[in-house]
Amino acid sequence: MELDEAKEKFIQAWGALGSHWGINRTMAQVHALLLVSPQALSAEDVMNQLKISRGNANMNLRALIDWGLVNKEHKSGERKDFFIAEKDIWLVAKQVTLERRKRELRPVMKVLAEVKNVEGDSKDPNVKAFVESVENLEGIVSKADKFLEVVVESEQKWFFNTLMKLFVK
Amino acid sequence: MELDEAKEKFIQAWGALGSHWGINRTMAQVHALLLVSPQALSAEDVMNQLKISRGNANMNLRALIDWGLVNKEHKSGERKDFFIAEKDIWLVAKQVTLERRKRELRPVMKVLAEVKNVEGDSKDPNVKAFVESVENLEGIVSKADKFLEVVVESEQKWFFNTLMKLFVK
DNA sequence: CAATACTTTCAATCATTTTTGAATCTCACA
DNA sequence: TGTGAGATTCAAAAATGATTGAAAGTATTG
Repeated sequence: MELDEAKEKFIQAWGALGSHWGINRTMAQVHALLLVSPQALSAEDVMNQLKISRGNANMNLRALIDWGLVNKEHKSGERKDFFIAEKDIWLVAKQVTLERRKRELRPVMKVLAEVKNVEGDSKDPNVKAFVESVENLEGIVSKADKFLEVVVESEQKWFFNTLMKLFVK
Repeated sequence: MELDEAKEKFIQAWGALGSHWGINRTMAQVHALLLVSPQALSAEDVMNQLKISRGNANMNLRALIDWGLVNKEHKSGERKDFFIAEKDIWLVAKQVTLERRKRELRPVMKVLAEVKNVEGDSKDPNVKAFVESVENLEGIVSKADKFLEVVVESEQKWFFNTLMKLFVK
């Protein structure tokens, strides 16, 4: 397989995975492109290689910077901004985890806590089923949150190595 | 808070979470509704309570059954089908994990393996960066996959308890 | 400070995904 | 085997989300 073909395939695959995980496809593709580029790319490079508009490139590059997955680089003598992806994939995983926890898990936990204070007869099977379900969910969501907190705050390699030793033959 | 208001909020929140995770909003809402209902509901109940069309209700109920999160129930003397959600939230987590692994992780692993066989001078920094990135990703994706496999195949409670003891003070 | 090079914004457009609902099918029962 | 309650399908419509590109903004240079 040619390098370009391989890159193309890889970018497509990463884009598809991203879109299943709430990251928009183009953002994941831009990330993939930067990931496999040894040197920093300009916005123009990204536009050309992915055939997307200037505005789109800009938006997604900024989103990636926002997620902490990509950094701007200033090349002296150049006016353009250049962009380079964080190549340490553990760090990438960490950043993504951190962001999603903040953006998705937290709001749900808030609602669960709120909603548990429902009025009414606790003998009423409707109320009972409701409160029970909510409490169960609260349990698992907060455990997931704590778990992710640990993943994020520990040294990634140590953490995963430990985990893998424990669970993967 | 009134029960109905609480239910409504809960359903909305669960729907939003779902949509961030590649499960469509209505499917997540249907699931939420069944989750907090003590008895099985008919398709009609779901339609009415969520204000969705017959076709939509049908589609999403079937998708939920497909994911193993909801079961059909036959009430004797009734022609209608009734639907009830799996209430054990660990089982739900397990089923979701299983599905996503199958649907998303696997295809990516396949592409990664394929794409690694790129032709060309391994001294070429482009080829080098590419292969390195792909190998890194392969590493983490396959570890994630194995990790999830373990989660799925172990007794959930044991697994999480162990994990929690290890990592959560 | 004017010209230039580049970046950012955002309303309009385009693409994709969901939803609807009427038509069709199915199957238990008379 | 005919009827009808309910389930399913699917093409069209609606909603949502992504993309464009031209205009406005900002910084750098001579």
